[in-house]
Order: sequence, then structure tokens, then C-alpha cells
Amino acid sequence: MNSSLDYANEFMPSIYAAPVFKTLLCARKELLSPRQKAEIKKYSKLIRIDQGVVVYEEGEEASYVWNIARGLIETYHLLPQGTRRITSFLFPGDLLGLMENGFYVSTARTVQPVIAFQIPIQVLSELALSDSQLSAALLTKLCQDLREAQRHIICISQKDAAPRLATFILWLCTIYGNDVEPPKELSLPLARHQIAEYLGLTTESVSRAFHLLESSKAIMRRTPRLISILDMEKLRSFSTLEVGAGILS
Amino acid sequence: MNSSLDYANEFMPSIYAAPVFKTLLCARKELLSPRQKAEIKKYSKLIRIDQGVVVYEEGEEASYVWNIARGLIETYHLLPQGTRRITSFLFPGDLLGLMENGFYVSTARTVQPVIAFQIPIQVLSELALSDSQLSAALLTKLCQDLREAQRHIICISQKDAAPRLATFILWLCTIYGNDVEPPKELSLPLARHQIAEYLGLTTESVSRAFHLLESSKAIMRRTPRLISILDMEKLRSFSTLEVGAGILS
DNA sequence: CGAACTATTGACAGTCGTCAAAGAAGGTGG
DNA sequence: CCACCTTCTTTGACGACTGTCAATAGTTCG
Repeated sequence: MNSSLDYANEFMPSIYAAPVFKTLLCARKELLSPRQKAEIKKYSKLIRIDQGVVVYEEGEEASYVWNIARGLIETYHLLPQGTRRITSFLFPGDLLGLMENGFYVSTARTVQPVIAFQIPIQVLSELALSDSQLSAALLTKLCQDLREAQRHIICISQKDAAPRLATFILWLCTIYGNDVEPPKELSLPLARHQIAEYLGLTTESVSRAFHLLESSKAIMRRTPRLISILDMEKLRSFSTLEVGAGILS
Repeated sequence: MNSSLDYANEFMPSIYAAPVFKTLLCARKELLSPRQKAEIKKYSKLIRIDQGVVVYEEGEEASYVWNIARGLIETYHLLPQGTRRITSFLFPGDLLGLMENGFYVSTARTVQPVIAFQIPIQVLSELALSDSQLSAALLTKLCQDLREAQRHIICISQKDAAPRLATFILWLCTIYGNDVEPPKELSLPLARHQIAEYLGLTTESVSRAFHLLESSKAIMRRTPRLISILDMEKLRSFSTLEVGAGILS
């Protein structure tokens, strides 16, 4: 699934946390000190994982945690009827490998080619035990992830498809945008079915929701994977959540 | 909102984690050592909070964390249109007070009268920094909460009301049941509107879902707050999730 | 016992999931 | 570089279920 990287010096471990202030778009904050980065780098292996590869499966015994440097990962659960529910997307700066009692709680799969630091959990435990600042950083990151999950819950508790999709697009803007102004164009890293599996809808509904947002001139589909944001305010008005304030800050 | 308790010796701090094994019902596991319990007890205050009291509000500066000893708490977000979305319920053994950058991320309110240890975050931070085992316990608890949130996500990503309600009831069974067998009767600590706000439905839909589960003889409503579990298998068949296995273990 | 609140049930409009088919996009090999 | 094939996306029609509004029944507490 992976290959060692010879251009290892290009990357450094980093863990980001979203900002607390309620500006619309802003970069996430680094949680690690240079010393901690060096420590993690020393004891971990920088690997590349191809697109579409299952990194680990639900219920598997956990042996690593990954710090994503580049790329995109989805975690999901397979439901009895064979449907998939995506529970989270992980971006550069995120930590992959949520476990419980030593077993991974969901399945993880690369959506884009990924470059990541592969950290043996043993190593991370020891580092955390000896470095209480690192331990605090991990706690902060987990709080962050928990809040992210709550945002997800509120997003999909909206009944209609358009508000869910609008909320999702606005969220992507906060991730891929810079901290000055909203992006005019947004390149979607996901296929329709992945958006649907994240939003608790079908691909058809997602498609219809795109149509609705487009016909209201909030966005425009350049290609299925590239959209233009025409009217941020209108897009925001679709979402029940006050994106850029409150929970989606 | 609270009063000091003179019968303080009756309670001890405790943090539970759900079990890893996939049995249907089993008690949760204690994460704290007796020494850690004593430490926390020493530096915290045992308080009682009446029913229906707002413990803290979203965006408020965070000064305490609570370890619930008895009672039930809901955390929620108020959406712009005035609707409420309950993001979690907290039971005895849970930690209340999720914060981000020093501010609470949601509003917390007691659903039942609560007895809890009120721990200044300053104290908890210091204890965690000096006791790496405690720090690890907190990490474990947060992983637990994160998994709980994922379970919630999967629950409300089910389209129909009956599966959501069935999943919810089965979940309550795992919390209030003993670890030997499913409870025959279940006393609901929540009003219909609270169930609805948690499941992303309306009270009417919850009511109709109860009717459906009842007419299929899976459950029976004794009173609005007390139901009999007639057929566990049938109840389980409503839920898309394999409760008692997989994600709801 | 009565009043206020909670829960239930009914009718109707709107939206989603399903099934089906057509249209676009991207990748491969000649 | 182009034709072809596969995969992804979009659109349409229809049945089912939820939200809304409204009215009735049941519970609980003073």
C-alpha cells in the first residue's frame, strides 16, 4: 500500500486545529512545537499511499497512527445492507487512526494519493507520556475532531438536500480557502457518491441539490468536480447553520 | 444553579468507557484508579444541579469541567430559526464541558437533577500534566465520545423515523441495561421533543414511529415515558445498524 | 379536581429514495 | 490524436414518508 519516500525532508509533521474566532475563512493553527515535530519525525516513517487504498479496516488491531501531510482520506462504516456511511474526511494536518481498546473503530481509505507520517502507537504513547505538552496537543486535537463530528451531526440533521449540500460546500471553503476571502472557485476532491455518503443522501439527491443551488445562482458547475461560488450570501442563506459564525467558525 | 452537598462521601469521581467486546449489553469500564479518584475528589466540589438548569452556554468562557455522578445532561446548539439540535446526552461517568480554545462549544442543560464533581479546568490541566496516566484516561474518554458521535451520525443518517427510533431505544437499553440480559421495561428519561431533537425529527414523527414499533409488536407503550420491550429481535430488525455488534457494541 | 402541558392522530403538500435511461467526462490503446 | 469504452453524473417519473398545521386525547402537578 505504500512506498518509502526519499524526498523526506520536504515534509514535517504538523497537527492543525481550527481557529476559535468567528471569521468566515481562516487557516488552521499549528499545535506542535518544532521540537515535537522533530521528535515525531525521528520515530515515524514518511510513506506514500496510492489513491483508493484501504489504510485499515474497522475492527482491525491498531498498530499505527498517521499524521497526514498531503492528500485526503475518508473513514466510513459499512452498514448491513451494503451501504456505506462516511463519518469523516481527513485533511493535511489531521490525525488518522481513531481506536478504541486497541482496535480501529472505522475503515479508512485514501480518496487522493496521500503522503503521511506513519507513527507506531507505541511510539506516540511513549512520546505523549514523557511530553505532557504533546499530550495536551493530542487532547486539543481530539476536542477539535469531536466538535467536527457535532458539526457533521447538525449538518445532516437538516431535512432537505440543498441545505446539507450548501453547508458542506461552505465547510469545504473554510478548509481550502485562505484566511482573507472566500474562494471564487472550488475544486471538489470528492465524487458525488462520496458527498452523498457523507451527507446521508443518494447521489441523485446530491445532483438535484447542485441543480437547485445552481438555478438560484449561488454556484455554477464548471465541470462536475469544479464549481464557481457566485453568491456567498445566497449559498449561506440555504444553510440552516450560520456558517462563518457559531458552530462552523 | 447548585448547592454544596453534605453527603459528599456517598459519591466518588468515575469515568466510564464503553466496552470493546461485542456483547449486546454490558456495563461500562472504569478508567480511573482509586488514587486518581481521590485526587480529583480533593480538588473538586460535589454539587447538585436542579432539573432544567442551563449549566453553561455555547461561547461562554470555560472555567469548569464536570464529572457526572448521577442524573442526565443534554448538550445542544440553537439554530438560527430557533430550533434546537441536541448533539449529545451525558450520563453518570461522563465528562461534561467540551471546550475549544477556552470556550464551551455547545450549551449544556440538565434533563434530570444532577449530582456532579465540578472540577476547575486549571486543576484538571495540572493533574493531567503531572499524571500521564490520567492524561491517557482523558484521551481514551475523548476517543469514546468521538465514537459515540459517529454512532449518532450513523443513526440519523437513516432516512426513516422508525429505524432512528429503534436504534435510539436499543442504545438506551445498552446504557440502562445490566450486562446479562436486555431490560424488559425501559423508563425513558426524555420527553418526545428531546428524542426528536436528538434524532433530527419532529415530535409528531417520533410519535408515529412509536406507533409503528408498537403495531409491529416490537415494543409497547405503558405510559409515554415507560415502554416494554416485547421483541428485541424485531426491534433490532428495524435498525439499519447491527446494534449489539459492530458500531453499537 | 382542574389547568397546563405533553403526546397522539389525521390530512395535505413537499421532498427524498428508487428505478430507469440518457448524457458527460476521463482513460486506454491503436 | 482520435475512437471507444467505462465510469460518473444528470434528469425524469412515481411511490413513500416526513414536516406542517390543526385538533383531540392523555398526563401530571398544583
